[in-house]
Amino acid sequence: MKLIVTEKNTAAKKIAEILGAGKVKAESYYKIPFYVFANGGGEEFVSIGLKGHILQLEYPPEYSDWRKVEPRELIDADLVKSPSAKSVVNALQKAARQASRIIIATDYDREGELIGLEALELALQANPKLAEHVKRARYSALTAEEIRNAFTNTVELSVPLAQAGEARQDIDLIWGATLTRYISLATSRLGSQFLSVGRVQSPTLKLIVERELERRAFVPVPYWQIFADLAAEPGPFTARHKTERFQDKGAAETALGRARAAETGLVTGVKTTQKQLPPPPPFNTTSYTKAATALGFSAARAVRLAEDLYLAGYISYPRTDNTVYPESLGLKEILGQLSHSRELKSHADELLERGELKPSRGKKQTTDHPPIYPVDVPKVGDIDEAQWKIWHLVARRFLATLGDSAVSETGRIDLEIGGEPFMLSGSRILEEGWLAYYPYGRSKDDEMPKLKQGEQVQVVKVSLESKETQPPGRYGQGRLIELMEQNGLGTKATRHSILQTLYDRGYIRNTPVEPTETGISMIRALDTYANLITRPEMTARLETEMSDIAESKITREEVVQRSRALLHDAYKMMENNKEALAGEIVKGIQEDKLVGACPNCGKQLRVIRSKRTKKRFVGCEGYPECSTTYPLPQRGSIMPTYKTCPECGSPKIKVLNKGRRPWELCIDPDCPTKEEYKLKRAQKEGAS
DNA sequence: GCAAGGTC
Repeated sequence: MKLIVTEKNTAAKKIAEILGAGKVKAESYYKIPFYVFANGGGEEFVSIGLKGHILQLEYPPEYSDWRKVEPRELIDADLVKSPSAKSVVNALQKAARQASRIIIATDYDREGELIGLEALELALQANPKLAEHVKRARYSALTAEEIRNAFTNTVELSVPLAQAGEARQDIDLIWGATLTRYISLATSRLGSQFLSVGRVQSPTLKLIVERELERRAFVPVPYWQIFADLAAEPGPFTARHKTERFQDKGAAETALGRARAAETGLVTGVKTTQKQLPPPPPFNTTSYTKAATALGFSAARAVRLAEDLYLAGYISYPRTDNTVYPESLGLKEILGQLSHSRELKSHADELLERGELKPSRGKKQTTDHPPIYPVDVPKVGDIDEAQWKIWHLVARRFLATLGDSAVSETGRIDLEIGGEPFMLSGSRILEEGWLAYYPYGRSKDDEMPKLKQGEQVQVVKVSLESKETQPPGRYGQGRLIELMEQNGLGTKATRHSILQTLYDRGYIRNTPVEPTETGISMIRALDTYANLITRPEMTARLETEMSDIAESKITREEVVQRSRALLHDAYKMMENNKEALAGEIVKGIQEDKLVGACPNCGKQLRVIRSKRTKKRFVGCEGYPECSTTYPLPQRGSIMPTYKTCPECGSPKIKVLNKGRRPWELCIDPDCPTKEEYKLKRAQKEGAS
């Protein structure tokens, strides 16, 4: 029997269907499915899917007590790999014992090579005779053509490529564990409150912190704008003074006076230009997530919804970097599927009638998986409303990538009013092209007045508006994921979970994303004493080194050893400045505990944990002079809102519980706003 | 109770 090992179940199943020409028997070991089939020549095959990585890198048990081990020891300690998905390992080894050959068919990327090597080592443990009969099949799409090709032209597993992945694993754990423990111990944040540090999470946090500091440093500058309401066909319209921002109020008022003195304006120029809007590139994970968050979904929800649709068979694999459809992908077949959709049939049919399809191409062409495309049309009732929205987004994006360029017309009219220059502009779509399939984010046409050069228009009103320049906005989750990609941070499969980690650690909150004081002080401290870990360059450098390992220019051990030396330097630096470093972070943590002013004495109220009862409550900093205290909910994380309750004057807080809506309340339990809640609770208790 | 990377 020949054993085929894939990275995931869906791939194992699909490969069996393609190579087994439909005659496939599904079985399982320890609830792990595998597929038995024979090829044309009567050879027996088994294909089995892993669940991604099945081994976990960790420190040996003697390092597990944080208090008893100096973090420095972690830098040079041995690392061990242990099975993380036991039933998969058992199923794989059971199948391997019966096999005479093994074909590694994990994903066609670096992690895929490593997952393949891990699986191979486990298989050889169970059946050493397989060592002479190992092949690697590389495919970048689960299409019949590509799969048949990959299995007739198998190659060797690239051990150096897999070792590049191992170097990444080593470096991530060594740096992450050493710094996480060092910072947590130095600030006495142990147990569930620990403070984490990592090659990806820390530079990502820094992006968020830097934006917040820019906002704080921003000084708004006043400016003035002049608008003129004019009467013309087809309706009244508004022109703006050509000086977009008057920095000087006096100058603005002079221009205003001159324009107000005029009863009519003169059209001095009319210009229109046409612009081609090319169709958007196919969706990869990042562009999909950005588009889905623009519809109002959080990044985590967007990823989850795509995963649901993929597992239900409605869209293709959602974790991909690729933005170019592979040749083997049957675009017409996909359109044929879409013509079963009531809403999309007319669009799909229109494209199907064309002789040749010319799909758009993005900048990234990779071998991991095809871009995201619709696979099947869900029936009403099969999926919920959110999934429905996401499916349509994916399906419409697919149609858009096959559409023609849209053509827009941009118009500009110049006017003179009382000797002052005014202008207005607008644009409209002349030819819809792909926009007919993909209406998301489309701006409305601005209707331009029908005016000719030399024409006079009636001035109805001229007004002055005073405004202020605005600080740069906070990042939304979709934007952050895009920024991470641009900075080379994380991967398509991990970026959203990195953000989740930052939320879980209390480094960031809300959306758009803002850092907490703990997050800000953490970055300040790391930037000062261990700045390598806060910089995207660490990842960039690792990427080059991984390429060198893959090309056998350098060994995995050399790269890891060099990285250890750098970490020793950083460690010394931290150790020499331990008090300042810890002080900085503790200051931030303390600031996050402040919830607002005490209504009795005006000093700060803060969250305190009772040493005796271990319960938390709000107490006044003026204690013992002021003994104001309030009880707190014991579950969820407490966030200040910097608002006070209009009824009782006590500060309002927000309580965040997993899976629940944030709960905003004032901290005074006797506040009149609580009456209704108390009544309800009393009724509930009375009833039960 | 450490990271980041897979996948469910």
